[in-house]
This record gives sequence, structure tokens and C-alpha cells, in this order.
Amino acid sequence: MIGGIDMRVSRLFFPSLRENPKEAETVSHVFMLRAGLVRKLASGIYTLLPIGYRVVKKIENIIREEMDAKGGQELFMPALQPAELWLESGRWYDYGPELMRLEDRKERTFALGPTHEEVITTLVRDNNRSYRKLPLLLYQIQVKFRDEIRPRFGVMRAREFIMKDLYSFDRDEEGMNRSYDAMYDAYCRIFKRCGLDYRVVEADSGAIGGDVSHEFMVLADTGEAEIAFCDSCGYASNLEKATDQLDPPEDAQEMDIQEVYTPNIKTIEELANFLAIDKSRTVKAVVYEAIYSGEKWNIVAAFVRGDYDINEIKLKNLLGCLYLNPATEEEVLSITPGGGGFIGPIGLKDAVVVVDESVMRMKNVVVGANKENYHLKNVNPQKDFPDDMKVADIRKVHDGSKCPKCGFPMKVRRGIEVGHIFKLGTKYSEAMNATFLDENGEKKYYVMGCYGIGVERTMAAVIEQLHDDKGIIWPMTIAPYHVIVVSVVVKDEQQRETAERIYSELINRGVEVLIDDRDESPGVKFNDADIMGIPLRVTVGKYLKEGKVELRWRRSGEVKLYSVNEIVDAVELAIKKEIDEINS
RNA sequence: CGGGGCGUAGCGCAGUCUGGUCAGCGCGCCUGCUUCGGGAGCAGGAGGUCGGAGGUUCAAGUCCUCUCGCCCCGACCA
Repeated sequence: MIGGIDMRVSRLFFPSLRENPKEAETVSHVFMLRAGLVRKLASGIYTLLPIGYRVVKKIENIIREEMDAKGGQELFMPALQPAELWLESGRWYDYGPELMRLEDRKERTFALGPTHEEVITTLVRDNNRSYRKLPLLLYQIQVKFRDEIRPRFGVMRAREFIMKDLYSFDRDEEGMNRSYDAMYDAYCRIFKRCGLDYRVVEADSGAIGGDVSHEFMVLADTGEAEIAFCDSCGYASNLEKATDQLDPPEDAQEMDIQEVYTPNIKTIEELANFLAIDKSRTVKAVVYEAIYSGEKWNIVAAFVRGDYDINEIKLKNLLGCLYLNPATEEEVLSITPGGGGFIGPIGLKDAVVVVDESVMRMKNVVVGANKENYHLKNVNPQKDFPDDMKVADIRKVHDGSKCPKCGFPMKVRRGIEVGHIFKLGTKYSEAMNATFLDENGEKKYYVMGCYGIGVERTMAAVIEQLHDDKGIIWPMTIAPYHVIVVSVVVKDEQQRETAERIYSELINRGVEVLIDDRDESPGVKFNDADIMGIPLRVTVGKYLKEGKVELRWRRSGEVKLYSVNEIVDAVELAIKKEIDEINS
């Protein structure tokens, strides 16, 4: 499957490191460096070394198989893209500084593609006219560029990285949904075949656009995203989008507003302590400046129940603004004389007031008085809050929040986003005027979807999940080699010959095998095999006197003795067994 | 971009505060011999314009100024 069938460690380019490199902190980054999978060229830019590249190719091939199985057709698109394409879709400005831009010698402007919606839409628009070819599922596996604000965790968030992208073109929404479901299914199979424990979550679609989207998240503490999920009913969502079940509206007698002196009490924590009440009896205020296109901006005061935080993504989507920044002190003072710490919804000047639904269900709550060192007690949102406020879901759910579907307490965990699928609808086909003719001769916009997988990131995610203190533990399906043959003492002629014989027999059987023929002490060879994560190790050593060699499983440490003429069968069987297990 | 930290041999570090045997240690690398079941021992050896540029000084890894790069924490994404 992967080229290069004869490989001995004495010739293999794998600069392994004994000590942890200073630049790496996460497990996957450390082991990728230490096992000689990658080397950094510059911040967020990596060379894939032979062992690392083998793993990448294996992951790519799994992806290819699953894409092809759903009718996907692979093509290859340029990384260098004329700026006009991006101006046409409107993303030249919307995409922001993350888009790598450059000029050629004639001062024509280009972008290095961070994604390929523009190119593919143009391609299909210019080369297909008919509904007969639909659905069209086109994909590519290639390098993409994003000028990340902060590259980190090695290959996990890089500026140049390999991505698989499939774009679906359908005649209508129903077709798009079918394509989407097929991809959803393919993605589940891909990540399973990579040996990953993952969750599919509902997601915000961000800069790509569209309404419905799912992310494939690998559970790991080093993940950059937070997800909320319910173990009872299966609800799962990116925290950016997650919501929860609210407590029923309170049914208390409404009391009269009362001003209370709260000297220098500025945080919810202090306020709850000072008044000896629960945080959920208070209302938290956060002030932002919302920036829309160009000069357009305003000040927004957002309110949630005291025990929640604001979900800035939800707020941003609600407002429809480009950026949401924390307000400066002057901005806060311009809307409330009390300054930060005493902000309440009543009596604010020139601010858009957004109140979370949770607050509207409360009675007799405590809010800031918009007056230094004072809060208001017994405020009743339904009655007392301003008429022109917006009520919406802008809260961030937390560990233990109630599942919106079944009410069970949810978990909040970190995850690595390895795949993301989107229903795009006609966003790009309309912007770029990509149409086809249906059977009635009517012009229609393509209804599109797009589906991405970060390839190196998937590799890193596997390491995050499958490792021990000795190194990587590759699943058989994506291991750089299935098995490594180690002779303990190379200078022992009998050991050397036996190892070589087993090695060439394994090659003949089509097994991906490595032989460690170096004149190193056994510990060195064992440790290199371990850190590299080869699933099986055949050790030719002290038992050879009895005509036996060992087969050792990297994952469990289990060792079995086989006679020299049984070992090749045993290896073949072990490989097949593990691959079948993962694929089943 | 804001906050924190770091650039001295391939990797990990000491030395910088308090200028003057400070060009050092461990690992790795090369040669030879002896070893060989979880990172072997002995002997010999190669390897650094101390990130870069200015400056202060009799003298600068060491002090000053500027610059470049890298890592970590926050806003973006596969």
C-alpha cells in the first residue's frame, strides 16, 4: 500500500531524541519530535519526515477509500489563487488577515488558498451545465495555508497543513442533505478506522458559512475546543453553540426595588458573599464594543444570570457583527456613571442591551445600580428591564448544565477538532453565479456542502489518545510499519541471519516490516521501537537457542514465544486480527 | 496584537545578577577495543563568530539600545 518495502533502521532517517525538546509541551508534539516524525522549519511550518509521512499517507488513504466509497472523485487544485476569485465571493475582506496574500512580478495579487470553495465553485460553474451530472462530489487532499494568529502544539495548529476537502454540488436541498448524511457516515468510518475516540457535535459554522454544521471532536485535554455532551441521550454540541434547559420561571411575589450600598463590591463572587445569596440570584453584566463593517460600531451591554458566563460567539452571531471586543473603561463610563462593577440594565445610556433568557425567568434579583458602590435588590426583569432590550440565548453552558433535550446533567470536556462538515446551501453558488439547468430548462443555483479533515492534526490526535510514557502506540491501521524485527545482538551470526530470514519472509508476504539491524545495545533498539509506536515487535535473542523468537505487542506489552518457522504466520495473523477489530 | 518566558555545540542545560582561565557540562555524533534482554564501559576525537546589529569599556554570553526568531496564556480554525 505504501511504497518502500525494504527498510532497515540502520538506513532509516529518523532523528529520534532522548530528551524532551523544550519547544514542545503537548504529548503529541513531544512524541512527534522525539520519534522523528516531524521537524519544524519555522513557526507553524513543518517537514514530515519519512516515518511521519508514512502515517500521513495511511490516513490519507483511509480518507480516499471512504470518500470514493461515497462516490467522491479526487482532483487536485492550485494552492495559488488569484485575488479576483476572493473578491468575487466577498471573502477577500471577510476572511481577514488569516488569508496569506502575495503578489507576482507583474503585481497581480494572489492568495495562498486556506480553503477552496472559490476555486471549486468556479470550476463547476464553468464546466457543468446540466442536472444530469448531479450530485457531484469532488475532493482534494492538499496543502492549505492560513496565517494563524498563533500556531501552536506543533502540527496541531499549523500555518501550512494538509487538508482533505470535499465539496458537494446538488440540485436541491434534499440532495444536499443526502450528500451531507453520506459524508457524516464516511467521517464516522474514517475516524473509527484511525482508532480514535471521538464525538460528533453541533457546531457554529464561522467564516465558512451556512446553517447546519457538525464537528468531529477527539476527546483530549489538550484540545482547543470545548464541547458539551449528554451521556444520557447523546446530545453533543460545541460549547460555542451549546445550550441548556432552563429552570422553570420563578413564581415568587414581586417585591419593590430597593437600592443597597455595596461599597467596592465589583464581582459577582463578592456580591453574592456580601449579600449572603447564591450567585444565581444575581445578574452578571459584561460590556463590549461590537464592530460591524468599517466605521460602524456600538456599545453592547450583555446580561446573564450570575452563575453563567457570556457566550461571546452566540452574542456575536446575534448582533451580526464582525468583532466583539471588551469595552474600554471610557466606553463603560459613557454608558453608566457607576463604571465597571455596578452595571445594571436599568438606566443605561446609548447601549444595546442584550439579556439572556435565564434572567427573564427570575424574580427579585440583584443587579448593578449604574451608580458607584450601589446595587439594586428585588428587580423583576419582566417588569423593570427596558422595553427595547433584546432577549436571547447568550449564556455559556458549563459542566453540570442540564441537557436541552433530556435534562440530564451534561459534561463539558475539551476536544480536538479533526473534521468539520457544513451545509453551505447557495452561499457560494449565488455569490459566484454558479448555475445549472434542470430538466425543465430552468436555471438553478447549486446547493452545496463542504467537508474538511485536517490530516496531520488527525495524526496528532491519535497520539494524544494512544500513547504511554514510552511513546506512541499506533493502531495497526495507520502505523508507519506493522512490525519491527529486532535482533538483540547483531554480531551473533545466528541471530542476525534468523532475523534477516524472518524479515525477508515477512516482506514476501506483503507485511510492512522494519528491521533494526543496528549494532546498538538492546535497550536502545527496544526504546526506539517503543517510541516509534510499531504495534508488533519480533525479538530474536536469548530464546533462539531453543529455536524460539518472541512476538511482543506494543500496546499491552504481552509477549508470546513462537518457533522460528511459526513466527511469520503468527505476525500475519496478529496484524489481520487487529485491523479487522478496528474496522468492524 | 496584549500578557509571560526563552535564544550559549545536533538535543537538554550551566555560566549573565556581581564584566577579566567562561567557551563549559550531560546526551548524541566519529574511531578503536570490550560488552550485549530495556537508553553499556574504557580510551581517543570532531563540533559553538554565545540569535543578529550597533554602542559602553583597556576588556562584553555577561552592561546599554535596537532588531530578529521561538515557546506558553488569551481572541480565530481543520
